[in-house]
Amino acid sequence: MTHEERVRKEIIQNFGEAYKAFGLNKLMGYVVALLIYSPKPLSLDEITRQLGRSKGPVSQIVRRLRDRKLIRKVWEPENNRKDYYEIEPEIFENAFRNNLELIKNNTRIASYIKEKVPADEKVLAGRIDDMLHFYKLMEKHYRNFLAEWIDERNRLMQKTDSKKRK
Amino acid sequence: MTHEERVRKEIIQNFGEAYKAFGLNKLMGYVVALLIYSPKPLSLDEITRQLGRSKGPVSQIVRRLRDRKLIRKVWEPENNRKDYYEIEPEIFENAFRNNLELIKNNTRIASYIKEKVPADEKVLAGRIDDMLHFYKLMEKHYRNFLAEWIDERNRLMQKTDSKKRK
DNA sequence: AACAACGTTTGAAAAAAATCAAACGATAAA
DNA sequence: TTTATCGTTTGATTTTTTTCAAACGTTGTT
Repeated sequence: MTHEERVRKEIIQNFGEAYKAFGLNKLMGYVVALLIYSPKPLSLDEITRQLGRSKGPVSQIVRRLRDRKLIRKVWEPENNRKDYYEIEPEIFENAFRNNLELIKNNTRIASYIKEKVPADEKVLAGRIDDMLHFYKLMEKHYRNFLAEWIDERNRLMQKTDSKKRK
Repeated sequence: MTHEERVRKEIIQNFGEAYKAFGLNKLMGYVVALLIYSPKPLSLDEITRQLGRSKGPVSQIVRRLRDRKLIRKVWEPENNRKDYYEIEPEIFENAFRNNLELIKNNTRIASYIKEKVPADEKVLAGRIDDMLHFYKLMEKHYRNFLAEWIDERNRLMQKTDSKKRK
């Protein structure tokens, strides 16, 4: 194995662990890493081959990744029997948005408790108020971040475009 | 079962699912919900009894929750044989800090790839730059959020304190 | 010193999740 | 129309995670 290949394998491994740490399937991380690495779209077969897995799980994982908008299907005119996949350009933003949904759920839980809990339960009521405050503020900052990111991304893209025009 | 009990059970369930959605053990969510609910600290026995689990797993989960600073041990003078636990006052902030560590890891991975990847791999290099930008900006906003939250918390606490002084 | 009440550790059992291989259905190619 | 090539679904199998019951060690109590 060349040095390059070893690094590549290690990175794929890292993505797997990172995805697992977020409570997702390792294989999801592998596929994502593979597609980030690949300059051109990959077919399902190539993914299964490169990861040494069988088609079943890869097919399912690919669907979940598409649902989460982390990868996308692309048309390859030369072979329209096969499905080709590439990384979604906004993969990180989209992953973040998925996470935001979890946070919203926390806010929902807090709201729900707040309305259900008798007001004389001072301790509990205080804790829930805390929780609600916290996650609402968190959502606010999440949105701030997204807005600023989109700004920055646009700036970066303009730079890239002007380079291309040269 | 009274209405109150049913709500309580449902909330505990919700916490379990929420924790699972974040890739953690359901039982962690149950214990956390239980302690949020309880105005006074609970012993290990009470936790196991209320959740209908045996001591082994509860003991382990409690340790993990302490490691993550989501709950803490407290001294109950009346019975110093048993360990008593209560919710960590800054549980949400601490949970968030734990999450921040995962984000930092993403940044680390991106930095690592960036330094390892040959500069002529334009596509890959571009994606990694993106990733690095993204997570660095994200860390910045995470810190913003924490700072603002601590501010707000202090303000809220002052209000509570002045009430108490009356 | 012996006992009792704890929390923790451990090996086995149960449950859940991931994985595979094969069958299947759909669609393009022959 | 038949055949070949896909991706998906499915049931069985393997692996991993969770859970339990019992053994263990520690520390306070008698």
